[in-house]
Amino acid sequence: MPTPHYGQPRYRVIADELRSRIENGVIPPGTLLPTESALTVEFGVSRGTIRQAIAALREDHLVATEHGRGTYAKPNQREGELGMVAEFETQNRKVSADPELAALFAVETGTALLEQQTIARQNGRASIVVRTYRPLQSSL
Amino acid sequence: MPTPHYGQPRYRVIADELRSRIENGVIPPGTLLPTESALTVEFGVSRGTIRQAIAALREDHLVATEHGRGTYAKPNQREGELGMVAEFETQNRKVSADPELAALFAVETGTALLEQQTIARQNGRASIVVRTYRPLQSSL
DNA sequence: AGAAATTTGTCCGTATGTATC
DNA sequence: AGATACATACGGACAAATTTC
Repeated sequence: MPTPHYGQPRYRVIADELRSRIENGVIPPGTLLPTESALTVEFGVSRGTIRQAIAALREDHLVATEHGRGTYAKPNQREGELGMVAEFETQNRKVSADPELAALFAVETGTALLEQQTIARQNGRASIVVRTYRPLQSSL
Repeated sequence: MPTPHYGQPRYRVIADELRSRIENGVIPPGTLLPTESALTVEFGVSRGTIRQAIAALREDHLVATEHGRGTYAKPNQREGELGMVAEFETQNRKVSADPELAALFAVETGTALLEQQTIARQNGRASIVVRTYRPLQSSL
Protein backbone atom coordinates (compact mmCIF):
# COMPACT_ATOMS: atom_id res chain seq x y z
CA MET A 1 0.00 0.00 0.00
CA PRO A 2 1.25 3.47 -0.80
CA THR A 3 1.63 6.02 1.91
CA PRO A 4 -1.43 8.21 2.18
CA HIS A 5 -1.48 10.22 5.35
CA TYR A 6 -4.74 12.04 5.21
CA GLY A 7 -5.56 13.89 8.35
CA GLN A 8 -3.17 12.88 11.05
CA PRO A 9 0.00 11.03 10.13
CA ARG A 10 0.18 7.51 11.43
CA TYR A 11 3.07 8.10 13.76
CA ARG A 12 1.06 10.76 15.58
CA VAL A 13 -1.99 8.54 15.91
CA ILE A 14 0.24 5.87 17.41
CA ALA A 15 1.90 8.40 19.70
CA ASP A 16 -1.50 9.54 20.96
CA GLU A 17 -2.58 5.97 21.58
CA LEU A 18 0.56 5.23 23.58
CA ARG A 19 0.18 8.51 25.44
CA SER A 20 -3.30 7.58 26.58
CA ARG A 21 -2.13 4.14 27.65
CA ILE A 22 0.46 5.74 29.85
CA GLU A 23 -1.89 8.31 31.28
CA ASN A 24 -4.57 5.70 31.91
CA GLY A 25 -2.16 3.42 33.69
CA VAL A 26 -2.30 0.68 31.08
CA ILE A 27 1.45 1.20 30.93
CA PRO A 28 2.38 2.05 34.52
CA PRO A 29 5.12 4.60 35.21
CA GLY A 30 8.56 3.09 35.35
CA THR A 31 7.72 0.05 33.27
CA LEU A 32 8.98 -0.71 29.81
CA LEU A 33 6.87 -0.08 26.77
CA PRO A 34 6.52 -2.95 24.30
CA THR A 35 9.58 -3.30 22.09
CA GLU A 36 9.69 -1.51 18.79
CA SER A 37 9.32 -4.83 17.00
CA ALA A 38 6.25 -5.68 19.03
CA LEU A 39 4.72 -2.30 18.23
CA THR A 40 5.36 -2.71 14.52
CA VAL A 41 3.34 -5.91 14.67
CA GLU A 42 0.55 -4.44 16.78
CA PHE A 43 0.08 -1.32 14.68
CA GLY A 44 1.04 -2.85 11.35
CA VAL A 45 3.55 -0.16 10.46
CA SER A 46 7.26 -0.07 9.83
CA ARG A 47 9.81 0.31 12.56
CA GLY A 48 10.69 3.80 11.42
CA THR A 49 7.15 4.95 12.02
CA ILE A 50 7.17 3.45 15.51
CA ARG A 51 10.42 5.19 16.26
CA GLN A 52 8.93 8.47 15.09
CA ALA A 53 5.98 8.01 17.43
CA ILE A 54 8.24 7.25 20.38
CA ALA A 55 10.41 10.25 19.51
CA ALA A 56 7.31 12.43 19.81
CA LEU A 57 6.58 11.07 23.26
CA ARG A 58 10.19 11.60 24.21
CA GLU A 59 9.96 15.26 23.27
CA ASP A 60 7.06 15.60 25.67
CA HIS A 61 9.20 13.93 28.32
CA LEU A 62 6.60 11.23 28.70
CA VAL A 63 9.08 8.42 28.09
CA ALA A 64 12.83 7.88 28.15
CA THR A 65 14.76 5.43 26.00
CA GLU A 66 17.93 3.51 26.79
CA HIS A 67 20.08 1.93 24.13
CA GLY A 68 19.78 -1.84 24.27
CA ARG A 69 17.20 -1.82 27.03
CA GLY A 70 14.03 -0.22 25.90
CA THR A 71 11.71 2.71 26.43
CA TYR A 72 10.33 3.50 29.87
CA ALA A 73 7.20 5.34 30.82
CA LYS A 74 8.28 8.26 32.96
CA PRO A 75 7.15 8.56 36.55
CA ASN A 76 4.17 10.83 37.06
CA GLN A 77 4.92 14.47 36.60
CA ARG A 78 3.87 15.88 39.91
CA GLU A 79 0.82 17.94 39.46
CA GLY A 80 1.18 19.35 42.92
CA GLU A 81 1.37 22.94 43.84
CA LEU A 82 4.27 25.14 42.97
CA GLY A 83 6.96 24.14 40.57
CA MET A 84 4.45 22.56 38.27
CA VAL A 85 6.08 21.36 35.12
CA ALA A 86 4.69 22.50 31.82
CA GLU A 87 5.78 21.70 28.28
CA PHE A 88 5.59 24.39 25.67
CA GLU A 89 5.00 23.97 21.99
CA THR A 90 5.37 26.97 19.74
CA GLN A 91 4.56 27.34 16.08
CA ASN A 92 4.55 30.24 13.68
CA ARG A 93 2.10 30.62 10.86
CA LYS A 94 0.51 33.15 8.66
CA VAL A 95 -3.14 33.99 9.27
CA SER A 96 -5.47 36.54 7.78
CA ALA A 97 -6.46 39.43 9.96
CA ASP A 98 -9.92 39.40 11.49
CA PRO A 99 -11.68 42.78 11.52
CA GLU A 100 -10.51 43.63 15.01
CA LEU A 101 -6.86 42.88 14.36
CA ALA A 102 -7.07 44.68 11.03
CA ALA A 103 -8.24 47.82 12.79
CA LEU A 104 -5.50 47.61 15.41
CA PHE A 105 -2.75 47.26 12.86
CA ALA A 106 -4.35 49.66 10.42
CA VAL A 107 -4.50 47.18 7.58
CA GLU A 108 -7.28 45.67 5.52
CA THR A 109 -9.28 42.79 6.88
CA GLY A 110 -7.78 39.61 5.50
CA THR A 111 -4.25 40.92 5.35
CA ALA A 112 -1.68 38.29 6.27
CA LEU A 113 -0.34 38.52 9.79
CA LEU A 114 2.29 36.47 11.56
CA GLU A 115 0.78 34.47 14.35
CA GLN A 116 2.93 32.77 16.94
CA GLN A 117 1.00 30.24 18.93
CA THR A 118 2.35 28.72 22.10
CA ILE A 119 0.58 25.84 23.77
CA ALA A 120 1.39 25.20 27.42
CA ARG A 121 0.72 21.60 28.32
CA GLN A 122 0.58 19.91 31.67
CA ASN A 123 0.42 16.15 31.56
CA GLY A 124 -0.09 16.36 27.85
CA ARG A 125 -3.22 18.47 28.02
CA ALA A 126 -3.35 22.08 27.01
CA SER A 127 -3.69 24.41 29.96
CA ILE A 128 -3.12 27.75 28.29
CA VAL A 129 -2.83 28.81 24.67
CA VAL A 130 -1.12 32.08 23.79
CA ARG A 131 -1.39 33.68 20.37
CA THR A 132 0.65 36.71 19.44
CA TYR A 133 0.01 38.68 16.28
CA ARG A 134 2.39 40.92 14.44
CA PRO A 135 2.49 42.55 11.05
CA LEU A 136 4.20 40.42 8.48
CA GLN A 137 6.97 42.74 7.37
CA SER A 138 10.36 41.34 6.61
CA SER A 139 13.67 41.00 8.34
CA LEU A 140 12.79 39.39 11.61
CA MET B 1 28.22 0.26 1.37
CA PRO B 2 27.79 -0.82 4.96
CA THR B 3 27.04 1.61 7.71
CA PRO B 4 30.11 2.14 9.84
CA HIS B 5 29.65 5.01 12.25
CA TYR B 6 32.74 4.92 14.36
CA GLY B 7 32.92 7.63 16.92
CA GLN B 8 30.26 10.19 16.32
CA PRO B 9 27.32 9.35 14.10
CA ARG B 10 27.30 11.20 10.83
CA TYR B 11 24.12 13.12 11.49
CA ARG B 12 25.70 14.63 14.58
CA VAL B 13 28.87 15.60 12.77
CA ILE B 14 26.73 17.30 10.14
CA ALA B 15 24.61 19.01 12.78
CA ASP B 16 27.74 20.35 14.46
CA GLU B 17 29.08 21.62 11.17
CA LEU B 18 25.83 23.44 10.38
CA ARG B 19 25.69 24.80 13.89
CA SER B 20 29.11 26.37 13.56
CA ARG B 21 28.17 27.85 10.21
CA ILE B 22 25.20 29.55 11.80
CA GLU B 23 27.13 30.76 14.81
CA ASN B 24 29.99 32.02 12.65
CA GLY B 25 27.67 33.92 10.37
CA VAL B 26 28.35 31.79 7.32
CA ILE B 27 24.61 31.23 7.38
CA PRO B 28 23.24 34.56 8.61
CA PRO B 29 20.19 34.62 10.89
CA GLY B 30 16.94 34.70 9.01
CA THR B 31 18.30 33.15 5.84
CA LEU B 32 17.48 29.76 4.47
CA LEU B 33 19.81 26.85 4.91
CA PRO B 34 20.69 24.89 1.79
CA THR B 35 17.90 22.51 0.81
CA GLU B 36 17.93 18.97 2.08
CA SER B 37 18.80 17.75 -1.39
CA ALA B 38 21.73 20.13 -1.62
CA LEU B 39 23.00 18.96 1.75
CA THR B 40 22.79 15.32 0.73
CA VAL B 41 25.09 16.15 -2.16
CA GLU B 42 27.50 18.24 -0.10
CA PHE B 43 27.88 15.73 2.71
CA GLY B 44 27.43 12.62 0.62
CA VAL B 45 24.75 11.11 2.84
CA SER B 46 21.14 10.16 2.39
CA ARG B 47 18.30 12.58 2.93
CA GLY B 48 17.19 10.79 6.07
CA THR B 49 20.52 11.51 7.70
CA ILE B 50 20.30 15.18 6.73
CA ARG B 51 16.82 15.36 8.22
CA GLN B 52 18.15 13.81 11.40
CA ALA B 53 20.83 16.48 11.61
CA ILE B 54 18.34 19.29 11.05
CA ALA B 55 16.00 17.79 13.64
CA ALA B 56 18.82 18.01 16.17
CA LEU B 57 19.32 21.71 15.42
CA ARG B 58 15.58 22.23 15.66
CA GLU B 59 15.52 20.77 19.15
CA ASP B 60 18.08 23.35 20.16
CA HIS B 61 15.88 26.05 18.64
CA LEU B 62 18.69 27.03 16.33
CA VAL B 63 16.61 26.65 13.20
CA ALA B 64 12.97 26.46 12.22
CA THR B 65 11.54 24.53 9.31
CA GLU B 66 8.52 25.36 7.19
CA HIS B 67 6.84 22.76 5.03
CA GLY B 68 7.49 23.47 1.38
CA ARG B 69 9.70 26.47 2.09
CA GLY B 70 12.86 25.42 3.81
CA THR B 71 14.78 25.67 7.04
CA TYR B 72 15.72 29.05 8.46
CA ALA B 73 18.51 30.00 10.79
CA LYS B 74 16.80 31.58 13.78
CA PRO B 75 17.27 35.28 14.38
CA ASN B 76 19.46 36.24 17.29
CA GLN B 77 17.59 36.18 20.53
CA ARG B 78 17.24 39.85 20.95
CA GLU B 79 17.89 41.34 24.24
CA GLY B 80 15.47 43.96 25.30
CA GLU B 81 16.35 47.16 23.63
CA LEU B 82 16.64 49.99 26.04
CA GLY B 83 14.57 53.05 25.60
CA MET B 84 11.71 51.31 23.88
CA VAL B 85 8.51 52.68 25.30
CA ALA B 86 5.32 50.74 24.89
CA GLU B 87 1.83 51.13 26.23
CA PHE B 88 -0.24 48.13 27.10
CA GLU B 89 -3.97 47.74 27.08
CA THR B 90 -5.50 44.58 28.45
CA GLN B 91 -9.06 43.33 28.41
CA ASN B 92 -10.74 40.07 29.35
CA ARG B 93 -13.69 38.59 27.59
CA LYS B 94 -15.42 35.35 26.88
CA VAL B 95 -15.17 33.90 23.40
CA SER B 96 -16.34 30.69 21.85
CA ALA B 97 -13.72 28.08 21.03
CA ASP B 98 -12.71 27.70 17.41
CA PRO B 99 -12.16 24.10 16.27
CA GLU B 100 -8.44 24.21 16.96
CA LEU B 101 -8.77 25.55 20.47
CA ALA B 102 -11.59 23.14 21.12
CA ALA B 103 -9.34 20.24 20.21
CA LEU B 104 -6.49 21.49 22.38
CA PHE B 105 -8.66 21.90 25.43
CA ALA B 106 -10.70 18.79 24.70
CA VAL B 107 -14.02 20.60 24.66
CA GLU B 108 -16.71 21.08 22.06
CA THR B 109 -16.33 23.70 19.40
CA GLY B 110 -18.16 26.80 20.56
CA THR B 111 -17.55 26.24 24.24
CA ALA B 112 -16.89 29.46 26.10
CA LEU B 113 -13.25 30.22 26.84
CA LEU B 114 -11.65 33.07 28.71
CA GLU B 115 -9.62 35.27 26.41
CA GLN B 116 -7.24 37.88 27.70
CA GLN B 117 -6.11 40.27 25.02
CA THR B 118 -3.19 42.60 25.46
CA ILE B 119 -2.33 45.24 22.89
CA ALA B 120 1.19 46.65 22.93
CA ARG B 121 1.36 50.04 21.29
CA GLN B 122 4.36 52.06 20.23
CA ASN B 123 3.74 55.59 19.02
CA GLY B 124 0.06 54.88 19.24
CA ARG B 125 0.17 52.05 16.75
CA ALA B 126 -0.29 48.44 17.72
CA SER B 127 2.98 46.55 17.41
CA ILE B 128 2.01 43.25 18.98
CA VAL B 129 -1.27 41.74 20.06
CA VAL B 130 -1.26 38.85 22.50
CA ARG B 131 -4.28 36.68 23.12
CA THR B 132 -4.24 34.01 25.80
CA TYR B 133 -6.95 31.39 26.06
CA ARG B 134 -7.90 29.33 29.06
CA PRO B 135 -10.83 27.17 30.02
CA LEU B 136 -13.40 28.97 32.13
CA GLN B 137 -14.05 26.86 35.17
CA SER B 138 -10.68 25.32 35.68
CA SER B 139 -8.89 24.77 38.94
CA LEU B 140 -6.02 27.02 38.06
C1' DA C 1 33.92 -15.26 31.14
C1' DG C 2 32.04 -15.83 26.78
C1' DA C 3 28.63 -16.36 23.21
C1' DA C 4 24.14 -15.66 21.63
C1' DA C 5 19.89 -13.34 21.61
C1' DT C 6 17.42 -9.12 22.21
C1' DT C 7 16.73 -4.25 21.62
C1' DT C 8 17.67 0.29 20.33
C1' DG C 9 20.73 3.33 17.11
C1' DT C 10 22.31 4.66 12.58
C1' DC C 11 22.04 4.77 7.57
C1' DC C 12 20.62 3.69 2.96
C1' DG C 13 17.38 3.83 -1.10
C1' DT C 14 12.87 4.43 -2.79
C1' DA C 15 8.18 6.03 -3.22
C1' DT C 16 4.55 9.00 -2.49
C1' DG C 17 1.96 12.91 -0.10
C1' DT C 18 1.56 17.86 0.82
C1' DA C 19 2.82 22.75 0.99
C1' DT C 20 4.98 26.54 -1.20
C1' DC C 21 6.83 29.15 -4.99
C1' DA D 1 0.04 24.21 -13.74
C1' DG D 2 4.64 22.94 -13.05
C1' DA D 3 8.70 22.89 -10.28
C1' DT D 4 10.73 22.78 -5.90
C1' DA D 5 11.04 21.45 -1.05
C1' DC D 6 9.75 19.38 3.11
C1' DA D 7 6.80 15.29 5.39
C1' DT D 8 5.54 10.62 5.86
C1' DA D 9 6.29 5.75 5.24
C1' DC D 10 8.33 1.41 3.73
C1' DG D 11 11.98 -2.22 3.90
C1' DG D 12 16.55 -3.63 4.45
C1' DA D 13 21.14 -3.74 6.53
C1' DC D 14 24.47 -3.35 9.97
C1' DA D 15 26.32 -1.18 14.64
C1' DA D 16 26.23 -0.84 19.55
C1' DA D 17 24.46 -1.60 24.23
C1' DT D 18 22.16 -4.70 27.26
C1' DT D 19 20.49 -8.90 28.90
C1' DT D 20 20.33 -13.82 29.03
C1' DC D 21 22.12 -18.30 28.81
